[in-house]
Amino acid sequence: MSKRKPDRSFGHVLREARVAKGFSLRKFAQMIGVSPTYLSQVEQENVDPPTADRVQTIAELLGENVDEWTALAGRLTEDLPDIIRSSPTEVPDLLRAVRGLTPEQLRTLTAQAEQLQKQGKSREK
Amino acid sequence: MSKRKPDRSFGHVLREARVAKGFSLRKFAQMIGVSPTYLSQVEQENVDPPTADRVQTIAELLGENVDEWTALAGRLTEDLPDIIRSSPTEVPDLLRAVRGLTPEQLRTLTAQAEQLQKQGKSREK
DNA sequence: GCGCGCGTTCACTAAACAATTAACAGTATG
DNA sequence: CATACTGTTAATTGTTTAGTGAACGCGCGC
Repeated sequence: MSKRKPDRSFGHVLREARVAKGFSLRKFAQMIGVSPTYLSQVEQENVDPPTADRVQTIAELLGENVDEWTALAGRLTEDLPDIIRSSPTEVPDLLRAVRGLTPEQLRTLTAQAEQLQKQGKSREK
Repeated sequence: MSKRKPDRSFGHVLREARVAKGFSLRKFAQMIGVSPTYLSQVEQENVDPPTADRVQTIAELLGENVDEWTALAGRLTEDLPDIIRSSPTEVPDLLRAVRGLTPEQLRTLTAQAEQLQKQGKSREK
């Protein structure tokens, strides 16, 4: 009947990071432009995490990785959907092909993508 | 300098495809589980496109590409967000790295991802 | 000219989402 | 004890989303 581990959930890591930075709930709420009440509820996970753009400002203010925190919040960083839609079938296919790859493998692939960018640049015009 | 066809919009292509298949509005509405009213409005773009899952059943029923139609609807195919969140920083980094690549380059990358999958498979156990 | 199926228009709504206000209890400081 | 913080709770709010139902006008067959 014991409660699950204080999880690596959005609310939990937010409280940890905020306190570690020495911001009071009220002060930090003001910094990010929400009510103290709401921030309290978010940290306790009584409500869903804020919107992607607010998560972004939170992460920035606390010096945390925006993508990581946005994922913790169950959201998608705002620039990604448009990237996907820019090649509506190829990018989804790529994503499904990379499912399950290790972080290292993903970085390898990212490096290869950057190589392709250079090839493209040199060839155009 | 004639006007481009911007009518590669969701509502427009839906109407075309539906009519091409010989389905009446009422009948097709019933097939996908919405009111004729709503389908009419969607096709005329008086309202936003339906949710991703409904777009998926529509595309399937009409024999169209689900990812492509989902993008047309301004939505994201439902399996993608979880793939992204499975490696919360690496996948977004990869996506930003592939922004602007041509479809061919994207397919090359997808093939490389599949190679990496095989390597992973053979090494585990 | 009656019923039938066609697509359309108007008005409305249930639920979800993102957040607020007001009031509260505990702790520490002067 | 007063006041000034801390975080918490309950109730409620405004907005957006994703639709629905009733009624309308049009043309077709009989």
